[in-house]
Amino acid sequence: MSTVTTNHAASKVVPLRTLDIGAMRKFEVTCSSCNLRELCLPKGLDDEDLTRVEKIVYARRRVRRGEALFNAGDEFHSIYAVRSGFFKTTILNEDGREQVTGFNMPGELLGMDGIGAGSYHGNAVALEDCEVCVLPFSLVEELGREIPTLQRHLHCVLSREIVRDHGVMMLLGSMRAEERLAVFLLNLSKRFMRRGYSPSDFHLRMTREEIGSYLGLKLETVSRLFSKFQEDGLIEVQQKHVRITNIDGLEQVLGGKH
Amino acid sequence: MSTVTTNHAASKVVPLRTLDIGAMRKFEVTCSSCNLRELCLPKGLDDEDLTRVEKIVYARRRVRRGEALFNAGDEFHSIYAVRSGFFKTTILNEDGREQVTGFNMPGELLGMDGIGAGSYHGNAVALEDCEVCVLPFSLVEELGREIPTLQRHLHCVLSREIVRDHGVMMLLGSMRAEERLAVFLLNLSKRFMRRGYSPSDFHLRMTREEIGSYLGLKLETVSRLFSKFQEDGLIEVQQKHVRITNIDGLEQVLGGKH
DNA sequence: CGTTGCGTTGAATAAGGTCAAATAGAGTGG
DNA sequence: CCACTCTATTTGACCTTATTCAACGCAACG
Repeated sequence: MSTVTTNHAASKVVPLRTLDIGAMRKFEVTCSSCNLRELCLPKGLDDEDLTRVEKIVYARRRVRRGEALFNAGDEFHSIYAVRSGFFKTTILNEDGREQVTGFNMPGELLGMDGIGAGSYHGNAVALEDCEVCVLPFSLVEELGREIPTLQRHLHCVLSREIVRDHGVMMLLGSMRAEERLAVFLLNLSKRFMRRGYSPSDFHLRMTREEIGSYLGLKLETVSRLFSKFQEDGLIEVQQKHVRITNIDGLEQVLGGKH
Repeated sequence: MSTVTTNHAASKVVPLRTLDIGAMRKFEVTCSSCNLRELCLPKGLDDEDLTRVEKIVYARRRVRRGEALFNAGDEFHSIYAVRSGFFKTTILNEDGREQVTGFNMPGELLGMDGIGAGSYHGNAVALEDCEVCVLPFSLVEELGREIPTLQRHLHCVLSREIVRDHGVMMLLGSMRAEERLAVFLLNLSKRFMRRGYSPSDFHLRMTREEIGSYLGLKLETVSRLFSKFQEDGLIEVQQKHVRITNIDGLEQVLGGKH
């Protein structure tokens, strides 16, 4: 149980279109100039359509470390694109147990669990100071009707979220603890690489407990496994800093023994 | 490992519009007259829009017990609405382990995992003789652009699939074996009730091994738990037939002890 | 009426959880 | 800058839960 504040009012909402911002600032926030474009919602759009999509990104929002971008039950209006920083998404069941359902990095979308019920199903909490693009979902749908490429890509994003979740089910349902952590590290590595960061040397933004929750393990088990991987020469780990020294070895942890 | 045949060619595809079918038969297959309408894709549409949606349900397909509706890697064209029968969806990882990701009953949609990659990510196998409505996805998207209610409902369905998957993550990640089986039985019960079947007396279409895979347990554990629930007076079970005799008790299994 | 697949049950075992104590960092206020 | 506090992490010892291995029973089916 964390005791972080989740004060919504503390997050600054900056409506871009209403601010008299200079060219530099304006340039900074368009999808066209965003280096995450090809990972994000507007993927594959031509310049003209891109300009139209930019119109629906009506605001940016800062979320400070420990704060919630949204909480379960909040009314659903928007999905969010992570612009910078790192989030975790969680759900809480009736008897108070928390389950981490994912970790989100720049270019990834958040809040799609809210479409179906009209309110968010889970929580999204910043693991470090973050910035997100706010995409009012009714505008996304509206524009989707006009730009089939955008509509299609939205469906792809939703579908891939389902596929990702199935991967987690495989992980939780049929892998041993070692395999789970290996998959987790390899997945992080791949996503960091995709974003131009080192795939072998990174800083974990989440605690052992959060990793454990995500992987269906206790924090002590996660800690022990980190130590074991280090002894086996697969990684070097010091607190939240991880360096993968033997990626093949890490891959061989999978299926090493059913 | 099952040895069921998954011969695609064996499934009969019946293109409705090209058959000279009598009024009775025609009546039988329209969405307007389908008793699953309000559970299915056309939920909430008025009569006029419903007629338009019927046009995209261009075929029915029969899938016999043990056959696959689609397999991982098959090219994605359509999503499917279960009209009758019972499916399981599974994924297979590199080293041959199978994970059951869900069980699908009438009114539920299948194949949404294929949108993102252009090919299905998992397999859908009939657990008894089934019939599905074939919904070519490009037509669904096209019509979605014209009927906002349909577009919105498609998004809801996709989002709810994500929410469902998060529920399974919670189950696999933070519940004990007993709780998992209780959740499973209660969920089945609710879904049967919703469809007008007895919520307390039903026939399991899946084996203990399939239940185990879905719940992240071994088949022996599932069997033992069924016996234990019976000893505790919560259910009566005989092979695949289950009767819930104490639904409150079953609910109290949850959170009975973290 | 034997075969076959599915389900049940028991005994032994292993994997991961629990509890507890020690340590390491990060942040805070003097 | 240092002492203090708080939280996160590591590690050990022990315990519980679910798995593994094995035997047997049951029901369906040719």
